[in-house]
Amino acid sequence: MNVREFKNKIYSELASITKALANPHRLEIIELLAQGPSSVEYIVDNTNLTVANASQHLQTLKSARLVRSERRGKYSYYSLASPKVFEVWETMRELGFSQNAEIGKLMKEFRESRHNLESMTSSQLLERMQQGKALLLDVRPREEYESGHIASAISIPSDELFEKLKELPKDKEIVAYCRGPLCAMAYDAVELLNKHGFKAVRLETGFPEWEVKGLPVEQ
Amino acid sequence: MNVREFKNKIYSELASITKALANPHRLEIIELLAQGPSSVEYIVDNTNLTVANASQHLQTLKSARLVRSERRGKYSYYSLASPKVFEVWETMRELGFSQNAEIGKLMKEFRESRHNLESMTSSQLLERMQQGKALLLDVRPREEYESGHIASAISIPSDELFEKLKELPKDKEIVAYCRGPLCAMAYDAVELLNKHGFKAVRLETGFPEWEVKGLPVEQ
DNA sequence: GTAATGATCAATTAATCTATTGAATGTTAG
DNA sequence: CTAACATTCAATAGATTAATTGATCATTAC
Repeated sequence: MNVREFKNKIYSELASITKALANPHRLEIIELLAQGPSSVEYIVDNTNLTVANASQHLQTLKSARLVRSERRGKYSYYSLASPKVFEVWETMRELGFSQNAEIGKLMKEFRESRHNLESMTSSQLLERMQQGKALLLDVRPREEYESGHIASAISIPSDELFEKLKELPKDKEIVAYCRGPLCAMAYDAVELLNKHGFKAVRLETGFPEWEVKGLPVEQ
Repeated sequence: MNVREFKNKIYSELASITKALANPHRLEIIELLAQGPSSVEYIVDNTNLTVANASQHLQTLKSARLVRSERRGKYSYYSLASPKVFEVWETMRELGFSQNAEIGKLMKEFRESRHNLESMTSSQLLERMQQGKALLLDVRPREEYESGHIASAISIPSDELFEKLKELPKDKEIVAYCRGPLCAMAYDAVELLNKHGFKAVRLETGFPEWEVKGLPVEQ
């Protein structure tokens, strides 16, 4: 095979995969699916999409082999075709964070609107957990917790947190995490907890970032 | 700031970076720039693009902050804005290799058309080099060698190799490398060397992959 | 200064992508 | 069997992207 012809074909194939990623809604879907398999309905509830539009974007991702689907009864469950898909998204996101001034500005504004700048790294958390000094709190929706969470984390979904405050200890440090750096749930949880006299901080990383690093998870 | 609004903005920004990558020619340009800074003319000579079209794609990459340019005299030299850009491309390429059957088929056909299946990994090379058993040969164009190469490699560009065969030793193993897994130059060099009685193998990895791993390089 | 060279710009057309709409399919509950 | 529900499909119009062409700009060589 001619070299030029080979290159044209291979770069086209690779670009077609990249194109499947090159849409804001599809990126958001990828990040949601990194939390675990989801039905179309669940995706619609967690994004700003109509059912038909979400389904269409899912078809696009599927034909690029970035996601797969499995029908169970009335529902189609979509999931990432491979952890590598999340890795690509993570690498891309990091590139955006480091190169794009507008993204930096948006993140800063967002953090500040949450009055909450303190956070903890994965390795700090591992250390604290070993010493039994911290309580790890998963504030994502129950479904996501159930399809995988950081080892020893307990689940109190964001929207149930207020009514369950009394179940939490005041003497232990509470570390809250959610879907990742673009997710607001842990920010809001920490804000609520601090307001009620708990000692809470946000974990810098979300579940998929933790999992892809090979750190301990449970199901 | 409203969470939905924040997400819409941030995913749009991230998608705009991804879009800048989502084109076969721009991927090829990224891979070329990973070898070192290049003028527009050099890019045109090494791809299948017209000057105006290459320049246009470079503007696209530039406004997404994936590349930068620097004018020196008549020439504009473009380079990757950060090693992270190459990392994103590498991660994406690996995803393609693992997920896309068509890419697997193309690679296999290509390797077979080169009658050359033997190759050496980076760690095997490091070991051989330490024992002084191997000669490392950079077969990329001189410019690329000069803007950075694997430590202790010598330069014989692909198109000068035939006339310089007599300068090479017959008793030592020759390890040839080029731009990376999609580049034909090392395949062709190994084929030529073997045909003339040398003991040659291809390094699996190209210069940018070696460099990004933090392995020893020279300039 | 003028020509040559390297690169960019602007305008155009064709191709592709996206959201919307409404209809169609498949599955379950009653 | 029928209604309700979850999802997909198909058609459309508007927006975006890409290659081409020819013109323009910037720098150097003569």
